[in-house]
Amino acid sequence: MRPSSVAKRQAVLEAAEQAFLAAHYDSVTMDDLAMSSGVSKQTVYAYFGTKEKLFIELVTSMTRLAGDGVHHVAMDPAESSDGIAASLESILSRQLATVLQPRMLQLRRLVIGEVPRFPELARAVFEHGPQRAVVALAQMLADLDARGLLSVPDPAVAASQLNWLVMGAPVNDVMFLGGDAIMSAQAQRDHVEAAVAAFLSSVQRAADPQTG
Amino acid sequence: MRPSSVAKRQAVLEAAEQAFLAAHYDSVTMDDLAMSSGVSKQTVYAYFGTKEKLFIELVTSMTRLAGDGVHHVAMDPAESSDGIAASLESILSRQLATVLQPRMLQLRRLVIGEVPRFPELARAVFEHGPQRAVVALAQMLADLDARGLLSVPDPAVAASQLNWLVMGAPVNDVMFLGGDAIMSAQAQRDHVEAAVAAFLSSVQRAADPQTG
DNA sequence: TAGAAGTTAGACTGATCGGTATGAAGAGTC
DNA sequence: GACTCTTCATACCGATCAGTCTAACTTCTA
Repeated sequence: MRPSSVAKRQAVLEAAEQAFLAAHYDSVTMDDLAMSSGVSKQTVYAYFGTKEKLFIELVTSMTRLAGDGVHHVAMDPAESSDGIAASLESILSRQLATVLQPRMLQLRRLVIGEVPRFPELARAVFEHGPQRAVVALAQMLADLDARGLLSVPDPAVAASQLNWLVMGAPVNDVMFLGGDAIMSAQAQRDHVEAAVAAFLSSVQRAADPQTG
Repeated sequence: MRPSSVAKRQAVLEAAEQAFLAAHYDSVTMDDLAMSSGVSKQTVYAYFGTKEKLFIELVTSMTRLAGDGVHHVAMDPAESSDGIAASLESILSRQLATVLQPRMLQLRRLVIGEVPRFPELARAVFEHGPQRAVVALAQMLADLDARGLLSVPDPAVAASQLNWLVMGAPVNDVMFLGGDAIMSAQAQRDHVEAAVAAFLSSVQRAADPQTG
């Protein structure tokens, strides 16, 4: 494939991203796409075949990129009990900031809205995105439990709880209210701090001696 | 308005509910609606004017009905500290069951997907639904705090946390995975129990003597 | 420089759909 | 039974849109 062709293909994907994220699948026309990407309609079809295929490729590629950002949330292995709160806050803040990127929020809204039309696509996005983040959290909590720093008998449940303590309100607000409802960076910090504090009180070793 | 007219109008709304909840705004045609409600297209237009108006009326009426169910979550005033967990579980279980009704989940998905097209409608749904439930929780928690049964310095924050501990995972799963992912009644009970337990550990009076 | 591959603009097809128009048939009221 | 309001089926209009076709133009390559 020629370099110029790669560039054109990419231009179409970028135009498609902007167009689809701004509204719905139906509201985007292939003519719009061709025009705004500076490419002929024929070329769009030459690369992507159909509108559906283009949409699926766009969403999966966006998901792949975003999922890579959430990887490796390993905790400092020398972490003391004192620093756990700070470390959790740091990790969760990063995850929250990732999820609250306008692109990611719009992608979420778009995919949710298209669940009836593209159910497998929505499942793929879910597994590569939200679910992956929770699984990573669970692994980290299991590790903290194994090292005796926290009491986390069921890491999967605890991870989901921590995740939703942090993500629930901010994400849901934007889903209904649109991009103007995105939290400021300072509000995100405060929010994560409160969430982590609440979470830690439920997994602290000393506070809950009801073993067995 | 004749009784038969009321019935026809209602039939259109019911057909519209089924059709819109099953997919998207765009995927529903006015001809479909007329046919499946056993009414002529002209009659549909006579009652609702345009497709947009019909959609808005449908969504707002569904929201009004659902919002009324979440009202009055007053707690037993004679509640002892012992029974708080059980009472919270009962209240949250009812809220979760309400939110996890297929109709409500489909409505949520539909409205979220149509945020770019009907932003004010989404805001109205949000304020009458999810937000109202959290406000009611906050009032209840403030009351428990005032009675010295819990330590809830910021009821709004705590209510949001409790709400998302309970609602986050179940609702989000269905948003991405569709109606097949709805929790069983037993799973809902277990889930609420774990969420309430985690929440209570963060608002228990005795456990946290850091006053001032 | 000739041919192949890539790309273009623009017309076109076929289908869908929101909304309107028509003109007649039911159903209630006096 | 005349009059009115409601409802009906059906055809129609205008616009939109995914996808195809054509015929020419450009850009690599040999």
